[in-house]
Amino acid sequence: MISANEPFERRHPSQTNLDPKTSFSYENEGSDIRLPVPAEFSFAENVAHLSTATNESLYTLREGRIYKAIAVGREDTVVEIAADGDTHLRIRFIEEPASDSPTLREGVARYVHDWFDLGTDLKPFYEMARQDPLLKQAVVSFYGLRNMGIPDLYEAICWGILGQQINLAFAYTLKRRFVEKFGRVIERAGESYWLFPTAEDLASFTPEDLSAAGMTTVKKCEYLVDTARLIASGELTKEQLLQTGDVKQAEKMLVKIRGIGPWTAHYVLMRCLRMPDAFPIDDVGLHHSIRHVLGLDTKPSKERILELSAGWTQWESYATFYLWRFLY
DNA sequence: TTCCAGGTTTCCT
DNA sequence: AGGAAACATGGA
Repeated sequence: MISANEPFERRHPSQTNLDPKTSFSYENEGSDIRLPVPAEFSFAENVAHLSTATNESLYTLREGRIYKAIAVGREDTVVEIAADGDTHLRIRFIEEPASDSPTLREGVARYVHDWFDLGTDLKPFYEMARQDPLLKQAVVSFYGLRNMGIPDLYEAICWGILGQQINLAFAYTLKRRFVEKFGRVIERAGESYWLFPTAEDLASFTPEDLSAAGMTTVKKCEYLVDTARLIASGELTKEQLLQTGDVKQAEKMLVKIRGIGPWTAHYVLMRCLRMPDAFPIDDVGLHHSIRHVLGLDTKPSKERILELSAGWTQWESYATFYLWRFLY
């Protein structure tokens, strides 16, 4: 009993260079997991962000709590995530009996830690943003919001590719089709919870298979299959991207892949690799946000955005994420 | 019907 | 390296 409640502490060895924010710990309480959150954290703000997704297939919100299927290795589970006071998240396993596998429990804790970006200290960002004309309102309105990410590399790239040059509502429709055709479903208490398909799952399909399943263009289907094969074969990994050392080198690596341009590369580096200076500057949503905040008649030029973002050094991804929140 | 949407590739100088 | 055209489709 004492050992089961002992706080757990370990570090990611491969991320020490790029990611100084690597402290990670959790504790078991009964069959639940308690995950500490930083001071600059609001569960309600993050749920509010999640609730802006229309037709989302990978999580469910009910009464202010989050329900989601999570895969750890070959083990699948479904969890409920709720606030536990102001200092912790509480993760409950939606299954009987609750998991007693230490590997699964740690994997789930790590996933949630990564998903909510709990390792980042937002104090310096808020300090900078308070003086910034574009951000000062956003950081008050959305205080405690984290860059809710996409921990799985294949999922992040797919979402980038699916979302290219189409409206978000349609992008969510495509994602749902993709998930429900190629992903796995877990049933719990009469509800269905979907897991995003793995790169391995997709590597054996052809672009025509995807096209027949209702994905838009054969071109995008080619990109989705090609990327699945690259990741499944180990030719593209998160570790490789992190080891490039900086966002420019990682962007170069990603842009070599057909279907990934500068926007998708930065989107993936921001949402999945958590590079703080990833910056999808060509993003139409970002342009709309800036126009809205400054009350402009037209979208700002790239030069203007570079001027406005000059003070965001090493916080470009958080600045973008906060500005996106104005769109909903 | 037209215009736009959380772009990328290809083909040009 | 930098620019224009083709791509391709649901929503407003």
